[in-house]
Amino acid sequence: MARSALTREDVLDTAARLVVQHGPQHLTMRKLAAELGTAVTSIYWHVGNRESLLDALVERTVREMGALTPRGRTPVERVVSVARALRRELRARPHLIAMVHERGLTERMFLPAQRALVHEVHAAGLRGARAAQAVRAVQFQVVGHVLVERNRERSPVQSPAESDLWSAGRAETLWSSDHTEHDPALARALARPADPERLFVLSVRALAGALLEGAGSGGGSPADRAEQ
Amino acid sequence: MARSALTREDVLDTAARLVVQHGPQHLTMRKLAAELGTAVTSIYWHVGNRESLLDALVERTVREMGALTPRGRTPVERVVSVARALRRELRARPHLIAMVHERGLTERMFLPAQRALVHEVHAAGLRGARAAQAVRAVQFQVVGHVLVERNRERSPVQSPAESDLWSAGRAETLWSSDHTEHDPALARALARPADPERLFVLSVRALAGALLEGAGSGGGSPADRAEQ
DNA sequence: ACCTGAACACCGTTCAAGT
DNA sequence: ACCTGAACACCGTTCAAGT
Repeated sequence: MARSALTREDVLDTAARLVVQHGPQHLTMRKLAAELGTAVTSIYWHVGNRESLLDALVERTVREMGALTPRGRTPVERVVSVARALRRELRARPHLIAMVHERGLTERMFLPAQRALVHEVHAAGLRGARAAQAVRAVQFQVVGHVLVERNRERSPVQSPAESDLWSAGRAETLWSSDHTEHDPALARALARPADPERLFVLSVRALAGALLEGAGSGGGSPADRAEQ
Repeated sequence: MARSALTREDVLDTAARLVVQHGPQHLTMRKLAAELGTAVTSIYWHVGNRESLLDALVERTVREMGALTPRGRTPVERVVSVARALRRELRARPHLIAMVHERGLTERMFLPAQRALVHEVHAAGLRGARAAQAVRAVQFQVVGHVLVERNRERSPVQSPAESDLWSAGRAETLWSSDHTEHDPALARALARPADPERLFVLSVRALAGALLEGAGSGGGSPADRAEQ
């Protein structure tokens, strides 16, 4: 990997690789320099300092978050498809996405998807402030879900785990201290790990359905998708 | 603040105060020792190392996240009230909550609220797996929304800001490259900063309404709260 | 315009030694 | 059982000096 001259792009590429592999906390200027085969201080000439190096990586990630093509017959289904596509993209780059989040740029990264959502909400007959509200609600919903989901995955062995707290033995105590209802099937369901993909689609569909129903035209009747 | 002997509680208290004030990145073992008036190494005797000190603070935060008392006449309204109470609690301790999030313990912190949600979903007539799904959907919704919201607040001046991208001048370009619809009111609404509290309540009510409707008993008819 | 090594002011952590 | 200072192996960053 002989290089004639170090460029800013070289620095960003190598830094991005290290971050994707090991996370930002393991990216040190000295390791990066070693990887690039230069003096530590050369990096400073190209990118300023560590913080603006990370900023540049984030900037790049935001820019690369591609456009989305909605699929499906109804606006609600197309909203769901946008949501799923976005979820997939976000989940492919966990470390970088976390950095985008820390820098408060999640919303900006979301702009292409926002445009797609505007189109669908419009097609469902919503206009003006109500349309904007629906778009934002779905946007918050999707981004939020992905953040919570990531959180769950990084979660260490929880002590006591959710499943323990809701499992047969202790459930009795917890319930009776609180209310008296009994629902072993519910307790079992909450004791199992959630299926995030399924929960995600269910939630987005429910929310989008509720927000888009009763709009002027083009969305089909809410009853069409009430049960399934 | 003369102290006879340094205790683990002293260390945790002071560390918590520093973290709440300035965030975890500014908590160094040396500063903490100076604040406590001891040698750095004494801290190690009491808490092991920096990482387990932070873990202990997180553990404490999770434990202190109190029980919630739902208010409202319908299950949906009581779910909304739980959601609002939780949002308020989470927003009161941003740094600590971020640490809980980083350690994947958000869900555990959410357990008291989860129990309240189970009660309401049950009261609405949902049972078993479907009840569990509804609880989890709302849970993800609330936690996710708070995370996104925090993210937005920490957001630096965005360049280009969302409001620019959706403002009059550029909107034309963006729209026409994409679709041909025109909706100046929508563009204006998206250009304004979101009202998070309002959006939050709207979203939770829509989601809870959709998930709890058509259940066996106790929730009132969905039509009761369809329009308002 | 680009690169370098030396130096500075920090870190977290270990350890042998004290009481 | 608790506390200490010295020392180690790291950091990010600055700066004067090179080409």
